Amino acid sequence: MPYDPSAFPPFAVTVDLVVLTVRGHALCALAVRRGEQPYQGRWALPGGFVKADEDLASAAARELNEETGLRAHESGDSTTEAHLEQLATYGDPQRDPRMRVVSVAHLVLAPDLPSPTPGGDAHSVRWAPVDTLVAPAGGEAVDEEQPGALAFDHGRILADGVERARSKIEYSSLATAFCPQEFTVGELRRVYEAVWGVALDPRNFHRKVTGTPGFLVPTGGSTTRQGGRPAQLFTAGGATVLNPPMLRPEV
Amino acid sequence: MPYDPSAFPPFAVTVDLVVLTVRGHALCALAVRRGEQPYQGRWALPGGFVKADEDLASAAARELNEETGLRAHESGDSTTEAHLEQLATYGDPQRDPRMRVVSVAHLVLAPDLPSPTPGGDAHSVRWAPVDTLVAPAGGEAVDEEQPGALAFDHGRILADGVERARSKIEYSSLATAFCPQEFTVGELRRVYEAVWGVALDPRNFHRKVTGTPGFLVPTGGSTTRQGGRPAQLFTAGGATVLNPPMLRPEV
DNA sequence: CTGTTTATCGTCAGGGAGACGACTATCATC
DNA sequence: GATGATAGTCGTCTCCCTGACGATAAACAG
Repeated sequence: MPYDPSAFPPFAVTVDLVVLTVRGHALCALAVRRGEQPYQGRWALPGGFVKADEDLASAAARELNEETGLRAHESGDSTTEAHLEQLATYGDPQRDPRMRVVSVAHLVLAPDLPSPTPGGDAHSVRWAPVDTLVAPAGGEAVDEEQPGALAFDHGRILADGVERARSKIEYSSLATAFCPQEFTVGELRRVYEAVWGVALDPRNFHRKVTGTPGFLVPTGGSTTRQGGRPAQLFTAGGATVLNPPMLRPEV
Repeated sequence: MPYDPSAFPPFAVTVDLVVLTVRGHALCALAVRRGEQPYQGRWALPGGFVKADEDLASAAARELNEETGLRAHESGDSTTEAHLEQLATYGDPQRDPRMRVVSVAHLVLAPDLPSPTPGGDAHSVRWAPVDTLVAPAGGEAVDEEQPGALAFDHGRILADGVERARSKIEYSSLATAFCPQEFTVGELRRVYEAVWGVALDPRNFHRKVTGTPGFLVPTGGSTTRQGGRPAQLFTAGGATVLNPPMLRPEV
């Protein structure tokens, strides 16, 4: 059967990015200010159209690089690297009032960037603590008229991305994606604390991560950048799955 | 800015279904035989185009119902119910030789159906053990010329769906989606054994599932349909997450 | 009645995690 | 230089979960 364009309805396909990092003691997400209708002036997730001959992951990596200068890797290089994975796809017929848009959301976990505002334009791009972006509670229905809320269904997408990150650092070594190339056990612990929003016992955490084979590889160096006694420096080991997992404290 | 159709490339959007069930002692997937080019005569996953005004989950549920008569529920009714969730989205520019198609794959977990061949046409729809459908090994590159292999990138999609199911029954009560409405502990154990491909200790399994609050609710009835001593009947409890999880044996 | 099958209850040892004490090494300040 | 603050690291103790496995119970087939 030859290609019949009338046989299927045309869709626009976009990628949206949930870019997370840990700044200070808070989990933060990248938000861009919309310059046009609809939702003009509102904050939204970065993203854009997938090009005609472009893979989904490539489109996500391209958009990420355009917004932040970060290079993403699913499995590969490591220059200013960030972890990228597909999150989920959102295709409600009403999610964009202009036309039928299906958006393939991706999740990016990045270390804290030196520049407070990546991309240069402080008025249109910022890191915001996720608590201030995600709808207060309730889940399903996001109040679209709430001024602080994200445009479109981006509040839900962000919430899904945050939940993915929270659960994934339980059973994988992905938390290291939030850390610089070399980091200390304490810095890694502060990542867990920021993402989960809990306090962890430093001693038990230390025992757990140093006792898990393949999780951390000591570099031999040490640092005092966090104050106090010098801490050993580590890089991420090859292990990707944590078995048994890191247990998230109840409530 | 007004709607400008020329501003974005048009895509076809489809849903593909990984429908899993446990038959006998094997994990099986639903496969349909392709009646047209490309890949004519080859087995493929069921699926189809998303309609112009249709949600992604609705499209998946519609296709499922058309192929099997099953009703899917993400959170709702329960007549011949099956679990449905979004799996991942596949958008390689070359994945369909005819045109640019982005496919949103969904995962369906269904109890064993009374009819060996749902839909009626034994020549075009069948349950097949997943071992016979998934590419032998190697992961990345599926040999597209292997006659038994699934069409398009469906081998990879199926592998991803199976892996999702295998990991998800660890930490959720989703294994009950493979069971009839009332089931015994032994039947539930055989689900785990089929999905994981391992043998589990009946005594420890019994202790684990009956000791997890909210996992199982006894109905009061019992059955001998598996032979041996009568077994207590249960229905799925409200609990969705298993904490601590069911541990999958190593190797 | 005996063997077979499946279900269910119990016991025991080992490992991991939470709670928490103790010690170490640096810096800031007096 | 002594003192306190901060942060890292090592140990210990107990509890709970799990795996291994013995024992009993209730059906059916011969």
